[in-house]
Amino acid sequence: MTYATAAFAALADPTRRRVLERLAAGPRAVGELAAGLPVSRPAVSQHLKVLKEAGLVSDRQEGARRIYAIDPKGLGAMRAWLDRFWDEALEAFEAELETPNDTTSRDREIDP
Amino acid sequence: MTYATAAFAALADPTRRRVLERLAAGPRAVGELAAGLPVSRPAVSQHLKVLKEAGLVSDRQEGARRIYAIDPKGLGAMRAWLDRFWDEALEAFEAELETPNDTTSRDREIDP
DNA sequence: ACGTCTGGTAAGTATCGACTTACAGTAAGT
DNA sequence: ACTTACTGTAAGTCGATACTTACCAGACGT
Repeated sequence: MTYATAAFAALADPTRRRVLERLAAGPRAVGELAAGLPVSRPAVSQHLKVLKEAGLVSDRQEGARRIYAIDPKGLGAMRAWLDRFWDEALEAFEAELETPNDTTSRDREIDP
Repeated sequence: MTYATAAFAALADPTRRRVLERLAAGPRAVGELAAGLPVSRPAVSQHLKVLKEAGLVSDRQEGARRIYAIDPKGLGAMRAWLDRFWDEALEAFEAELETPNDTTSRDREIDP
C-alpha cells in the first residue's frame, strides 16, 4: 500500500515512464538510458532514485557502471491496489443497478 | 494509452485517490464527498474535473445536485497499460536469466 | 600515479499544481 | 419573485518538483 502510493506518484511523470519502458526491454546503465532521452544524465539519475524508492527498479554495481533493472515488487503492489479497487467499484456498480431509486446513496454513512 | 497517461497523473494525488475510494462505495454528490475530506468543496470540484478528464469518473445532473460515479473506462486503460508493461518486463526478465553474461545489454540498440 | 570513464549529489531556477476565498449561475421551495 | 441549496469557475498564493550546471568520488587502463 505504501509502495503502491509511491509507485503511482513515480509513474505520474512522463519521463519516468519512458525510463521504465526502456528498462522493460532489459537492464541498462545510467548513461545508456540518458542517451535516448531528451533530459540530462543527472536528471535520469534523480528519476532512477525516485523509481528505486518506489520499489519499481533495482540497481547493481558492475565495475564503474551501475546497472538498473525492473523490480517486480512495486509493480505488484500497484496491481494489487488496482485489482482491489477495481473489484470494489464493480461490486458497487452492480449494486447500484439493482436499486436505481437510490442513486444518490443519501442514506449511506459519509464516514466509515 | 492517452487515457492511461492521464489516469496515472490523476492517481498520483492522495486526495484524488481518497475521492475515488469513496466513490467506489457508490455514487455521491460533491458536497457529500467534500464533507468527509480535509479540503474545501471547490478543491473537490477541481479534483473531480481532473478525474473526469482522465476517464475515471462520470457525472450526471440530478436536480440541483451533480452526482459523480466511478467510470470503468479510465481504469481499464490503466490496467491494460500495466498488463502490457508487466508482461514485457517479465519476458525480458526471463530472457536475461538465460543469458547472464549479457547483463549490460551492451549490444542492443539504444533507440528503437 | 595519472588521466579517463562513469555516476551520484549540491545548489539554484522555474514551472506546475493543490489549495484557499470570492464570485456567479442554476434548480427547487415558499 | 425571493430565498435557499448546490456546484462550477476565477484569481491568487505557496509548496513541490523536474530540470539545469558544477562539482566530487570511485573504478579501470596506460
